[in-house]
Amino acid sequence: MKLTTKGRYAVMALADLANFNKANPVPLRDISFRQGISLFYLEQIFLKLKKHNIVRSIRGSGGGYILFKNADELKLSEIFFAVDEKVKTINCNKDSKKGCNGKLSKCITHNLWDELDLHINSFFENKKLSELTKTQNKKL
Amino acid sequence: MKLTTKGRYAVMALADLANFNKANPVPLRDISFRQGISLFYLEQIFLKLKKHNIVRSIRGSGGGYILFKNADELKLSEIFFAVDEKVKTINCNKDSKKGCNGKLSKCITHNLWDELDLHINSFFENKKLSELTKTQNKKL
DNA sequence: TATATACCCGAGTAAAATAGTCAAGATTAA
DNA sequence: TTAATCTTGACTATTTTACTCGGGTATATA
Ligand code: FES
Ligand code: FES
Repeated sequence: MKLTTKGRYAVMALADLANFNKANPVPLRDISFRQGISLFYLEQIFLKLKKHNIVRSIRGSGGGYILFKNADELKLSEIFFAVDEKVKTINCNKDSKKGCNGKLSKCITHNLWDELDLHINSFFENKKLSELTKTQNKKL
Repeated sequence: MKLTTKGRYAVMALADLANFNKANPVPLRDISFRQGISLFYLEQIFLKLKKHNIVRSIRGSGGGYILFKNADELKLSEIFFAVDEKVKTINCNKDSKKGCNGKLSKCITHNLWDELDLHINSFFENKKLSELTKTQNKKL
């Protein structure tokens, strides 16, 4: 059970963005440099973030990205959803009546994983991007 | 962020075991059949469970496995530990002062993932195997 | 208008992790 | 003895991840 780099980097990059977003758009090159993430990889990630209205882009010289919402309104769950980082603890098709491994009914552990799923997702649901930048600012 | 089959199957198999463990050892063939898990794969999993004293084995005809502890004393975290299903949300070496991506200090998101780690692990720490068999028994 | 700085987008690929298989052996009950 | 069962280490196919790359398009500014 681990996080993919896509989810991790998305949050990392957005936290960076939130910190430098005061007025001007932030180019990916800066984020890449500051966070040590490949520029090409960031491009891929930000394309998704843009499609899901997490960020807004400004093209051309002097361009870059800015947050679409305020950092204190942006939930981690939204970010994860945008980059396809999803929690998947159950094995079966949740909507179907059938269980995993082709069984006719749900398996013994189905409810457990369902509960776990809920437990984990509630973390992402309750966490805002701004909670990251605040601890960052405290240090300054 | 998903569960591996090893962790999932281990819990599934042990829940099955707990249900049929009344007096006699349960052979893997039965578990394999009931839960629809490859026998070979189960063998691999139970070897680990045995090494970590989750189950006890009885060889030979009429043999099989029995739980080492009572199901209400066996935490999911112990099971997961035994089969190497570990939660890994941070990217860096937790003990080192260095951060991920070769940075000299911990990254912006480090504390967040650490918190997440704790959040998830507390679920496994508080959940007992018996909580699975109980819901199962209710159905009967 | 030329140029440099950005974002845009689809494809491709290498490495790692996962999931599962297999063969040969050792024990023990019946 | 024989069949059932655990024991062990090695092996392999598949899938997923984590990138990389090439060739665009838009725009500020000199
Ligand atoms: S996880 Fe849903 S049936 Fe097994
Ligand atoms: S996760 Fe620990 S430094 Fe980034």
